[in-house]
Amino acid sequence: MEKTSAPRGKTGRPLSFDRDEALEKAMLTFWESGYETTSISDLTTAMGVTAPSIYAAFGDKKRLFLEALRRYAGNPGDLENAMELAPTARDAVANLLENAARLFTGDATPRGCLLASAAATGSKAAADVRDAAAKERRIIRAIVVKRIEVDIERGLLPEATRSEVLADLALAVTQGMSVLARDGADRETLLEVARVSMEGWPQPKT
Amino acid sequence: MEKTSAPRGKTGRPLSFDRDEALEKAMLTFWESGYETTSISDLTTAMGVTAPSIYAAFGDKKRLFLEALRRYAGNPGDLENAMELAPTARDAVANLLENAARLFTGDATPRGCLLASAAATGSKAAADVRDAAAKERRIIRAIVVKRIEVDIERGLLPEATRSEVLADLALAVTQGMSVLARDGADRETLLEVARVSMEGWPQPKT
DNA sequence: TGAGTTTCATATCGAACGTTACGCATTACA
DNA sequence: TGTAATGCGTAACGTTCGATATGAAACTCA
Repeated sequence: MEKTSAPRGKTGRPLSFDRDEALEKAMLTFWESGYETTSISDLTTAMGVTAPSIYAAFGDKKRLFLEALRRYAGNPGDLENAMELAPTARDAVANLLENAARLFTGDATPRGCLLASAAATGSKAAADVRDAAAKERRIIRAIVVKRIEVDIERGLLPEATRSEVLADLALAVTQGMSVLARDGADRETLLEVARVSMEGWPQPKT
Repeated sequence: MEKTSAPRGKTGRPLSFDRDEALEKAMLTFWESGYETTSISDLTTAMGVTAPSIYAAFGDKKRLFLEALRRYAGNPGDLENAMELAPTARDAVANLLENAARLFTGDATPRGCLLASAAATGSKAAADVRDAAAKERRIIRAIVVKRIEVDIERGLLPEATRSEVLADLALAVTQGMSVLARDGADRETLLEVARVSMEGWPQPKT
């Protein structure tokens, strides 16, 4: 169709689509419609790629979703770094919730959270996919717990601070905001919910 | 098969299954596996009823789910009454969250919340089912908002109390607890999350 | 006991599902 | 320019989906 003069370093016919762009479209489709409830036909339409090409490039539907899931979740190290840079754990979690509120109400993306909705439930055949999503949530939780405990060690939070409870609260509010967003709540609403949800945090030692 | 001497007041062969029991089983199955991701085959197994009998008794899969949804959600008036009976809106919401925490971690039922998970996402063909679940959530939200405003009118909460924000927070925490429960969080964890989530409420005027 | 009514179990319907075989098109390299 | 390698589009695979046609079985009532 069109010629690319750049050498690709391998023989054979070149890919006619951008793998990364196609994965992005797949991610958005799963985000919108869920894992099991998105058909291969939906994906070929959204990605602009025929079924055999999807299978050649990504393996099968499950592996495509897992790759999209990793793309959505991002690198845990990045989240860890961002939270460490915040002056306090409280700021770090506030930022996390605020970013979630904005992400869930973005104009260019589906509403809500892929991690929360795409595999919220499903058949037994997709149990491993739900486990993968749960694992991502567990990773985020562990990072939050760790960040809170850093502040406890630094003396910025009381020794008695329940780091796991606060982390679970943050996770619950995040996943709950996803439902609100899907139900049509606007960005300001979510931001207020995020703010109010943190008032149970112990007052910082001033 | 077996004879029932009790007159049924109508002619024809009697139902060989208890419609209410079958609906209960269907509800539990949808609760566990979601609307679109539960097959008719799954339902026939769980309900102990063949497909034609399901269709005769409930219409089709969609109407069966909607009936199961109503069964799960219960009568809004009951919730309204229960919340009115609580001494304060804060107590009413605390009870709501506590009941949710217990419901989502019951031994005899699937984990999490049917309202949160069964139609969290899905295909375009099931949009009306998602709307029905959203409508139930909206009903609960309206009841909570109303209860909070009663306390404001009674002078038990400050005039400036953001009733909608507090209601959205309660909804978000509830739906978020559903995810935590599905991820394996135990009852105590959810109860603590529920408790901490309410510390942002304005102090009652003593 | 026979007519009328309703539900039963069996067997299947067409459509959509995830997936792939196959042959042609397009590239790199000798 | 010929050969090997890779991706493409078409067309179809077997399975499962939601939903039903069909005739026997089980009931009420006259």
